Amino acid sequence: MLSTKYDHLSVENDKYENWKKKGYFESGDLSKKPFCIVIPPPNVTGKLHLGHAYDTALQDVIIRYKKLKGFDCLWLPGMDHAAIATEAKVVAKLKKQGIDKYEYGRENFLKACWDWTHEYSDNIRRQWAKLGLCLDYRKERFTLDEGLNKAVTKVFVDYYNQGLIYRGERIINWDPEARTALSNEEVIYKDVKGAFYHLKYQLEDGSSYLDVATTRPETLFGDTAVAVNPEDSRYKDLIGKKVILPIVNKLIPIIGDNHADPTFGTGCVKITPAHDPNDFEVGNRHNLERIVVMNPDATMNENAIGYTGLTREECREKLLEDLKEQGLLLSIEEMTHSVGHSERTGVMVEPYLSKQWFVKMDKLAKNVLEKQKSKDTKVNFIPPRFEKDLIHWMEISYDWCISRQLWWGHRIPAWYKGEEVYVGLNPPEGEGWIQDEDVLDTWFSSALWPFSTLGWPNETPDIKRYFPTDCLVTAYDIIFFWVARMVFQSEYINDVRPFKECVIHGLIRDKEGRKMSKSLGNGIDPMDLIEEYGVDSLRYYLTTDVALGTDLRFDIDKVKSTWNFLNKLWNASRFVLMNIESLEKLDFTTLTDVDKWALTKYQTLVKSVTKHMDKYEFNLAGSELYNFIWEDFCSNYIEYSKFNLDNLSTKSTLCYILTGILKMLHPFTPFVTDEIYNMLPIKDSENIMISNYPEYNKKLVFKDSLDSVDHIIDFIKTFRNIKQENNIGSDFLVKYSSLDPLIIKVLKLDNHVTNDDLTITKYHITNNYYTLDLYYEKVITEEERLLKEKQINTLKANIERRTKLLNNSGYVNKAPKELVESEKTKLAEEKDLLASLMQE
RNA sequence: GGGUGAUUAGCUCAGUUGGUUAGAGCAUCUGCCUUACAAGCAGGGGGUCAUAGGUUCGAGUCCUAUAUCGCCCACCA
Repeated sequence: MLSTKYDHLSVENDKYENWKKKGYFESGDLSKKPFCIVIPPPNVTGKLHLGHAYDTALQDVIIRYKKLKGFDCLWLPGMDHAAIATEAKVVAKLKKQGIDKYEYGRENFLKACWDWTHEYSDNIRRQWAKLGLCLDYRKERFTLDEGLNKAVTKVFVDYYNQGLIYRGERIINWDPEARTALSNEEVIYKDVKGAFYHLKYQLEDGSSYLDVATTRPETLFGDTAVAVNPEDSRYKDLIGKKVILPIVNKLIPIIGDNHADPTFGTGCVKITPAHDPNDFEVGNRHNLERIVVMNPDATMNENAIGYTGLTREECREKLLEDLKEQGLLLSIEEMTHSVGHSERTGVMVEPYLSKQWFVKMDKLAKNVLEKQKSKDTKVNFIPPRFEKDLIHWMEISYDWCISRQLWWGHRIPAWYKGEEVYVGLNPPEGEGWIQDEDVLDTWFSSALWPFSTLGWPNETPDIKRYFPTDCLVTAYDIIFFWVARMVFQSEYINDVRPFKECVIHGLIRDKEGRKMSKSLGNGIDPMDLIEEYGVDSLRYYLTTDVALGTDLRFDIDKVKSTWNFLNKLWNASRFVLMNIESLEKLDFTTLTDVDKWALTKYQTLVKSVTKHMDKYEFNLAGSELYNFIWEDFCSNYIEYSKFNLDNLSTKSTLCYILTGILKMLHPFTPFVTDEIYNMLPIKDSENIMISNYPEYNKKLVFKDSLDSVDHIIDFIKTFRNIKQENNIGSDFLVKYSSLDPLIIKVLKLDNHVTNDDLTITKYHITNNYYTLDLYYEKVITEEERLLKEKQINTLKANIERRTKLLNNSGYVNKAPKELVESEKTKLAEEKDLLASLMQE
């Protein structure tokens, strides 16, 4: 016999291993329609957090639902080498051991990265198992495995040959900590306190000076001009003259360029082409020299004469002192401005001139915009509003800097000999070629994920069968990073979208709405929650709490209440199982009205839940299941079935509905539903995972019974309400002429029946279908009198409102007939009730 | 500056194409150990759906403004 409490630990024990062993996770049944999701590969940098649990739980719900719906599902697992993120972790780890990355050497370092990867990927797989994910492990991939490396290299070489990848000297975002270039997406802008330093740039002839304001005085060593707006009357005449660059004491020209905004600051801008993207453009227009003044670690280089070797911060400090001393620092204006920081290392990025590889985005982006115009070629976002993010990114797309000065990653397949460049799948013939030291942005390989994992560039059976994939699930914050790139890569390379649908969910925040982060210390380990409340509770809560696309404020109380729900399911199942032990087959020949009522409600539920599941409306599916199970099934049907437990059809109904409920809940709560399903006397398969999703069955819909039992329930509720409101205990008498036997049984009226006409306090209880007189000895208190008055007033107001509504010809003519009819019925009921209340 | 989302009960959120008197969980109040479940049962209280207009027989839902909060993008010499 089942224990009286739901014990998630024992329920979840061993099930995952069993599913896996039985091969339930495996794809490849060619008799079914294929359905494929590739997992967003987690970084091998650490353990999975609540966001991963959310993201993967959603996918598992989809996959399990599709499996039950008869699809051949491939959910492809894998992980991301996460170039910069992992490298940073390994560097830090080695540093702790007193090892310097550069001294350690490339080969040793890569070995350390692989060791790290193996350790962390094992850990991630254990967590996937805890979460109960139906991953087809036979297909697992890693973004840095041999096959994916081949795919990456091929794309790079093809793009190079087609002119879509080029190498050039540009201003890029430089991370001085990791000493690598970054893409724009890897830069996070934060407001920081800073200052406008007004510097005195003396005119060559000493006649006057320009007040040049800058937030970055330390870059002045790289200044090669001062720009003013050509329309700016204040400075117009100075264009072409020269100023003396402070400290450096060299002459630089005053140029006219629209980049200088006359309304901003003093209207004079120092131009540092090697350390600012705008200045770089200005420099191009005016043919200015580009002087790099920093080393890769953001210390000042030999061009910063007198300051060489200082960090940029130290340099600024010393420089300002020196400027002040020479009277060249006019003023300091405090302000906050937004400064780019590295997403990974957190340090300020340095706009830095260097030679990098870029993907030319123009053509690729246009291709996507074109494909998004048609329903059959576009990626359909759910919710649809997120399509705008994709479109926007494509419209503003700038060339993508893909080279990284790291070791952990796909090495760029380019070789150099002097000025010669060779790009190819294999190293070039001949002596003296040196391969590019750099690796590719990690997103370059993950952009190929939906097809590289299926075997591309080979025409594998998996590619043919599962690509394009059906659905991709991820959070909105990575649309730019990843979704956009998968889309343009696939649509260019394969001429087809990588996935038909893109399901976007929100981020998990703490109860106060703050992002969960290490620095705030408000993170929650999903494994702890699983231990305490069970993974089913966690999954159900995460996947049904909010509508897709909105952020989820994590609330532990809701996990607890989900546990209560599962405990309820557990006990309802206990009750059903106890009573259907002997059941051999389902028999619906002797259904009672209540059975019919339950079956009808259930059919409606199946229809509705299926609709919601198909539209990814898990929150709606979840709440409908919750309400049906708790209210209709437990509170009503089970209670009423207790009077008919010897009826075979009642047993059958209990069994039938419980089975259906389990199946519909299974995608959300796989473990507990598996446990209960196993104990059913009648099953359609050896395991719930591989059974069939409930289908709407017209033959088990009984509209008449639905209404008649609703009236019974309604009456019971009214009776209880009156009884409780009037504080009536067990000491009361009733008189009635015809009541449904069920009402008598449920309300236990048998012992209270009287045949006399009593004169004590009386309630005439009716809902227009059933009527009874309730007698009880009681003095009406003031409180109760007020209550009755309130009741009468409410009724009167309702009658007035309804009468008005029904006198409104616009309403009567235009509103649906059913609605109008029901209004009329309600009105009649209310009038009766009012009359009886007034009579007392 | 451009875009976008939110604003509904004390808290966290639902609310499908406009259609009875706006729902749930938690919290709160009252009464119950009724043999599936006290982590439960039964019943109650609590909302002028941010504000102002408009469309409509009818608006939480559609339209137009406004306010507050959030996010994304761009700019920030």
